[in-house]
Amino acid sequence: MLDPKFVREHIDVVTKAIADKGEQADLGPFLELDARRRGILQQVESLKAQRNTVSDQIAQLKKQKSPDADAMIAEMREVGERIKAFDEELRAVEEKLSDATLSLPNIPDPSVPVGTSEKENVVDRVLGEERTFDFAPKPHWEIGEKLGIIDFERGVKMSGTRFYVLKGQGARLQRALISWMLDVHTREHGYAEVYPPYIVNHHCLVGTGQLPKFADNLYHDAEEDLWLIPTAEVPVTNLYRGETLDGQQLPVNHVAYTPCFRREKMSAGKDVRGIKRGHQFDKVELVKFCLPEKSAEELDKLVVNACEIPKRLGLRYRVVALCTADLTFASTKTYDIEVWAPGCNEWLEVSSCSNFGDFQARRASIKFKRDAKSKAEFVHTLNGSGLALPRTLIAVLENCQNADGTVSVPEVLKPYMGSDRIG
RNA sequence: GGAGAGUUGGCCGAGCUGGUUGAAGGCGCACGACUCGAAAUCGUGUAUGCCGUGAUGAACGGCAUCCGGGGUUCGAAUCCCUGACUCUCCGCCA
Repeated sequence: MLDPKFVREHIDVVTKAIADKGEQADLGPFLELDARRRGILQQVESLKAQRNTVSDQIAQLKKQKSPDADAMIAEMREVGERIKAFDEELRAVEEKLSDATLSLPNIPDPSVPVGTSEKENVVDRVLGEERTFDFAPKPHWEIGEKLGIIDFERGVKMSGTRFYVLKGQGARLQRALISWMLDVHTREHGYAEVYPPYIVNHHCLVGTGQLPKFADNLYHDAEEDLWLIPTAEVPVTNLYRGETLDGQQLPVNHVAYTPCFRREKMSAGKDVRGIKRGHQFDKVELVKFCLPEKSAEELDKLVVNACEIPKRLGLRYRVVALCTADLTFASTKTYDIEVWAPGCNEWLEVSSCSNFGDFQARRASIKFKRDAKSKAEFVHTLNGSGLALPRTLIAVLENCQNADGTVSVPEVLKPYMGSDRIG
């Protein structure tokens, strides 16, 4: 969330940020509720101050066994009633204010291109060789079905649309990718591996920004009030919720492999073919906690670390700087990494690397101290996929396919696959 | 799932027959003294959030916080209700 003081004093900046992001948020309720809150607070606090001093006097009188306290007690009883009324009003206002505050999007970094749709995203760089084919490359759903490694029908039978089953070498290929990516990030890039819960309480989702606004897109167990994670970003960022980290230890870098669960309400009817968009998918996620002045630099490192994966898989990939309209609610700046899929003939987003500034750290209260004496400050948080599995799988299948319908295993995955080809 | 015990400041740990207890004592930490330096010792200090004044630095005043929420009371860390978590025993299980 944004610093309420900052919002109060920079209404124009926040208004522009909301407009540039194309968000629906309205500053009006926030400003009004904020003013009301402070008004009530002043009244109720002065009453409480009065009650505190008089109660002390009553205590003194009681000690001296003086019976004159009755009038004071009666008076304070009335003050108590007024305090109660104010407190109730205050609670109602604060509840609404909290909602209003949590619904304000983060402010884009000045370096982010202003735009009104994804068409205004800027391709920063295109890397890797494009594979040439002497036959017409097939889309992954054809390759997968023919090889018997992707079973759409049975997935739907068990769980409905947007579910599928990976079988045999298909399941193995996904597992190989996971293991290999974790090894690259832990051994070579210095990220510490984490195995987090896949089901979390609502505080976690408020912390990273999915709640309260995007509840529609999440799976929720109402009985226990627990939520299936839509990304490892949620549990991994919340590892340190409510904690103060040692500034000397920053940056803290984590990598986690988890499944992700999304209802995809917001993308209904989109990408219905193949395994590009499902309700359940796997992902290897990178998460960083760093000093505020280092987060721009850390974002660049994050992108480089994630790019190492398509690079070593021999894929054609590009880095796209998102414009303001395409930034997510919590992000200040985002680079997408996309890989070329010659079968479905499109660039697939396999990673979204974002700098959230102190937006998530404020919501989740993640702080650090530069040293023992200094005051606690909010860390900056960042994350990006490294990478998302189904789309990476798509890219491998489509780019490494052969004319006879088999798929050659990329060099880096051979030790993990135990074979050179699928089919 | 059943029964019981517990949850106090960075940590340990008093208080829990309601009233200078933001909270004893100890440890840790910071600064100072002593020392050539260090240890030991002594002294001082050592939470966070919010509101307000100041005007955005520091300072000062107020409110809140003894797991969370509610209640009783003039007044609650202390009493009552409720939720979460931890521990022990029993049951069950990968």
